[in-house]
Amino acid sequence: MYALVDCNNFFVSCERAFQPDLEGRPVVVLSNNDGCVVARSNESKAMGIKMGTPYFKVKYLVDQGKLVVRSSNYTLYGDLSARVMSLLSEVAPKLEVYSIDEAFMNMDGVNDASLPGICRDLIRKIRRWTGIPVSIGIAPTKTLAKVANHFAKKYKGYKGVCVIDTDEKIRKALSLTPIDDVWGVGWRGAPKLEAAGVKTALDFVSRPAEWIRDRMGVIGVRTWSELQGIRMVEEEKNEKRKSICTSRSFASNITDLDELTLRVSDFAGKCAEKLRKEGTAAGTVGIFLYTNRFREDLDQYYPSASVRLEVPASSSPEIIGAALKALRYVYKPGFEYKKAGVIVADIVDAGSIQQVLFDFDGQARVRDDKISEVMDKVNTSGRNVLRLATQRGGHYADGIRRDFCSGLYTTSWNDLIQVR
DNA sequence: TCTGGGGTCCTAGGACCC
DNA sequence: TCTGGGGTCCTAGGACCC
Repeated sequence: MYALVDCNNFFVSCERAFQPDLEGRPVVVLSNNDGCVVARSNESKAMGIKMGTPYFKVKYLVDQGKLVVRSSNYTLYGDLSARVMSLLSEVAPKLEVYSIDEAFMNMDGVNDASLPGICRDLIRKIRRWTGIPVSIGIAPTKTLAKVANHFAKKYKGYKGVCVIDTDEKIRKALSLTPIDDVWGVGWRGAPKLEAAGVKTALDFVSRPAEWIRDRMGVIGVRTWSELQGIRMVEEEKNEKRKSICTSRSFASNITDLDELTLRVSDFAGKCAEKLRKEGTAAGTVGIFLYTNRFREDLDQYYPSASVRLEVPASSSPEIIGAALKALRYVYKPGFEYKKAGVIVADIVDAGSIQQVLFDFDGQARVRDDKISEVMDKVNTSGRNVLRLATQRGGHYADGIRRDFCSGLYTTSWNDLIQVR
């Protein structure tokens, strides 16, 4: 069986763990730049606040004292996530961390009858040790475990644990699950299915496989099987990422190439750091720019470009150099840019890089790798203490608006200023 | 005025090969 | 005038997830 553990209203729960007086009150957490709502407490959900609502549309509730708002604090959330996951790994024979707030425990080999008890104990322990409330759905496939998790969250009577383990329970659960709640059916697919008379998950599995295949391709058929208890979603292999992206919206529009150069350099530098941390190197470096799509009064431009490297690289000078080359290629003056990003792809293991036969830049590459190694040793604080001239200095703010940020509860100032 | 960030996988179509 | 059949690889875009 799979047990899907999902943290309830995770970002909100993290804020509450260190500020218990937020318990029972309507709380939302905002995205970067305090842009839009990305997490809601049950109370704020009940008020009708939708996921993704821009902050300016709920600000009046904050002003009236009816809603509490927090800027997102990803360092804190990452830290609490790691604590929760480590408690899970003590119980699960195999653990797949699926996202910051969610993990599949593969409980194959564990007696099915003992699972509910194990999970209830686990919920109590996680709550006591980390302050985070979680719900657990138990079922033979991942997609059904998702369904079970929905029920565990929705109905208090389950006390956080819902098991779907017999054909009868599967049928019952599917009949009560709207099609747009099914894992793998997105907001585009659901209306099409509903129009064809498929309102619930049970309607969905009642259609022939060919019918699903014609409309939703192989992924649809996979979901169709999973909902009937046949495992189709593969075990996650512990592979390295295939692409890495660092992107941000800007607090205000940018028109100037020099300013964009600073931002893109920072994004590219961050990508290079992530590559080195994973022990990988990228064969392609791409960038993209976005103007503000909500500003219908302004001209729109969404360019992207990528540069293929002769030899896969992870050094900051090489990755940044390639990103800036791509930036200069697509940049056009006269547009108000709202967002930019760098994507590195064609990632390979750093230890198995294919060299070129006549490598005239080989020495430069060795030098760049050494420079990066030194930068990593110095930049342990996460700030650009040692940086390329095109990157911004660590003493500048990062340009992200965070008006409602909670404290550094799990990271001390010492962590921030420590330089070895 | 103000609207997030980071991933994976599949598919269709074009370019190219013999 | 007549103009095949079978394959691979790459890419961009779409759809989905959190």
